[in-house]
Amino acid sequence: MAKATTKPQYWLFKSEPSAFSIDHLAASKDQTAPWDGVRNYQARNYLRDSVKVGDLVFFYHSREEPLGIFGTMRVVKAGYPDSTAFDPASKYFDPKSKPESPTWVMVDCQLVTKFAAPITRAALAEDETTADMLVLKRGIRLSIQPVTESQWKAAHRLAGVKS
DNA sequence: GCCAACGTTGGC
DNA sequence: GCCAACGTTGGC
Repeated sequence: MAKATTKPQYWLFKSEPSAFSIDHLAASKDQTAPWDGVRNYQARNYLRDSVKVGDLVFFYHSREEPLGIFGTMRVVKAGYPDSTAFDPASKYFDPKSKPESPTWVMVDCQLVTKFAAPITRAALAEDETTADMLVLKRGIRLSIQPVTESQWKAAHRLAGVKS
């Protein structure tokens, strides 16, 4: 395994908390879990090509109030085949994806911090820097999004947490 | 729960 | 290769 030599990149991963929340991650063994079920090609390409071990990730809850960033994770395993695509019992089953030529990719993430209070969508929208985040843009459904360093730091200021 | 916006599928 | 129809996402 190559050691990460470049500085970490920043990301935001979206999840519906009823499916997988930050508390699910916190309750996982070693507070680590695969980020599976991504079924969008652009998001898949990020997971496959760009998300590296050591990268830092905001955990965003979508669909259910309160909407916002609930904490941070670190990538501990880079892209590898998403096994849920091979499992007919999984809701993420995709018969087009074969083990010998996987279509879908997942990474493993470990919880770093669960914020005392989430950084709400409303708070992100009010800050000059975080207002530009992709997650706030109308119609952007991408579940794996790049975040800039300045957005990462500004969001932490909103959370009252050191980045 | 609604529905606009989006991504994918499939007929042609 | 176009594009209408469809299913899904996700804020509201």
